Amino acid sequence: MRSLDLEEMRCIPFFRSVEPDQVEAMLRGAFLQRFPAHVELIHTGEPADFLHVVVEGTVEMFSVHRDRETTLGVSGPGDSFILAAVLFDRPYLQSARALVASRILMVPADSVRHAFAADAGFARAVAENLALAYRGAIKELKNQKLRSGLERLANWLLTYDAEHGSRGQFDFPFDKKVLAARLGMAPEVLSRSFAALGAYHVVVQGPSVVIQDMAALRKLAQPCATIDGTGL
Amino acid sequence: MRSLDLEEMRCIPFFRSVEPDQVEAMLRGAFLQRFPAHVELIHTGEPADFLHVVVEGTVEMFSVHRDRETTLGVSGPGDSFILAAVLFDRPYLQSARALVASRILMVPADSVRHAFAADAGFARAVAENLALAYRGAIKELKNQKLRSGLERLANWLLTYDAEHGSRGQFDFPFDKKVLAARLGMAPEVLSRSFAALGAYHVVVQGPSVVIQDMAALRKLAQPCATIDGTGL
DNA sequence: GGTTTCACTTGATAATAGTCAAGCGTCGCG
DNA sequence: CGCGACGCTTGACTATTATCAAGTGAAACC
Repeated sequence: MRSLDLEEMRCIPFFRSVEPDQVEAMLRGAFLQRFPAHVELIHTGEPADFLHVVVEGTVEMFSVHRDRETTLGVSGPGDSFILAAVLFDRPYLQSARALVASRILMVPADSVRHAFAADAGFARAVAENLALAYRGAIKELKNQKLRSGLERLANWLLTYDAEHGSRGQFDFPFDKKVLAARLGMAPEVLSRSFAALGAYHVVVQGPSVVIQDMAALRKLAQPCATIDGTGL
Repeated sequence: MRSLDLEEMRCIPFFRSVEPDQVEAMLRGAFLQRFPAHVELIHTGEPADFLHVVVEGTVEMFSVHRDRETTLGVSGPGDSFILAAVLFDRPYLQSARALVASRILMVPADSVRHAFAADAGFARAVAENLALAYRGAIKELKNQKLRSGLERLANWLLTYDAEHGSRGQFDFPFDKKVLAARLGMAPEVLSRSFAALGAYHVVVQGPSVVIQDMAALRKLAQPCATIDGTGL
């Protein structure tokens, strides 16, 4: 890895509150890999050889069973994934693919396990990371089981808007196909859901959305801190 | 707490590989509470004041939103719950109720956080616990999104049978109502699903089940290590 | 410029699951 | 015994979501 990259890696939030020695040790065996869009980074069921951290780009976590596929989450810069599998040397439960061309830091599982055993600060950072991931998964489970597709969409719109300036207006960060998978519905159903949101004064035109009546959408969505809470 | 109980608490798997001092400190402020069946132990959204560990009994984790309720999991002896919320002082994402009369060890959140900060061994045990909980949640999410109700039921039967002697025959450990919630379906649908399993030679009579044709059931269920894997 | 490709939409239909209502059987209790 | 409560089942109906098929429109490519 180039020293310029090394400098960048050291700043990853994940490595904060970790002894410099341990960070160095982990980065020593690590490499920074570029992946083109649509490429599969890891595959469900395989042994966990590397911890992956998204440096740049977007990665979709998904899983396939029989003839069905489902999206389990989307990771962006700073997010690590499959930490749980790497730490305890278990097979991956999820597959990952790059949604756009991405740069991924890959740290050998051994180094991670070694740092976990040697550095209490890192162990605590890992615990915090896992706690957040766990809470995210529980929220996603509640989102799936307690809401209809339309409600999930309404809440996604509100959350995404809130995270991007609350201007009541934005462009989709990825294809609607991907959004449909992310929300756990067929693309056709997403289309119909957008049509249904017309009654709540949500206007979708190509890749752009305008929320004209925030109150109406909020009333439909009924956002809830224990499902949608972000930093929570 | 009585010294007899204290002795029992020290043996909880959760406290293994934790410095005796820290265990003592946590147990000092803790108490052992008995809860009758159906009582709610914790409530979604409330601040996390205590870490709960099931000593005896069964606890259902669930959540309510609008007029819908869903079961997120069932905890038994040795399981702790809401560890993630306690550690980082966040509100509970789930509610918990006792399914049967239960004994619960309640450790003040402060003590847990203190031990986490002071004892690296405990921090690692916590991380392992969280990693398993996270992987469990991901499996549950896949189970929900990738399988139909009938498939979930078929897999539950296979898993439960395997965990209880693989005799192809057992009694339900709780009401079918609860099983329905656990599988994420209405009780009526569970009833119909049992009827549908007749075609696969599964015989349900009152509280007992007999799997007469394991191969047929397995073919329907298509169990999968990355969804159903237990120790995995 | 014309064609192809692909994302998206729309319509028709089917599978899956939830709701409401009625009925059955068991258990506990007066 | 008779009563009621409750867990469970069954039937009829509805809601939600998926699937298949056809069509539109816009960017991409030759």
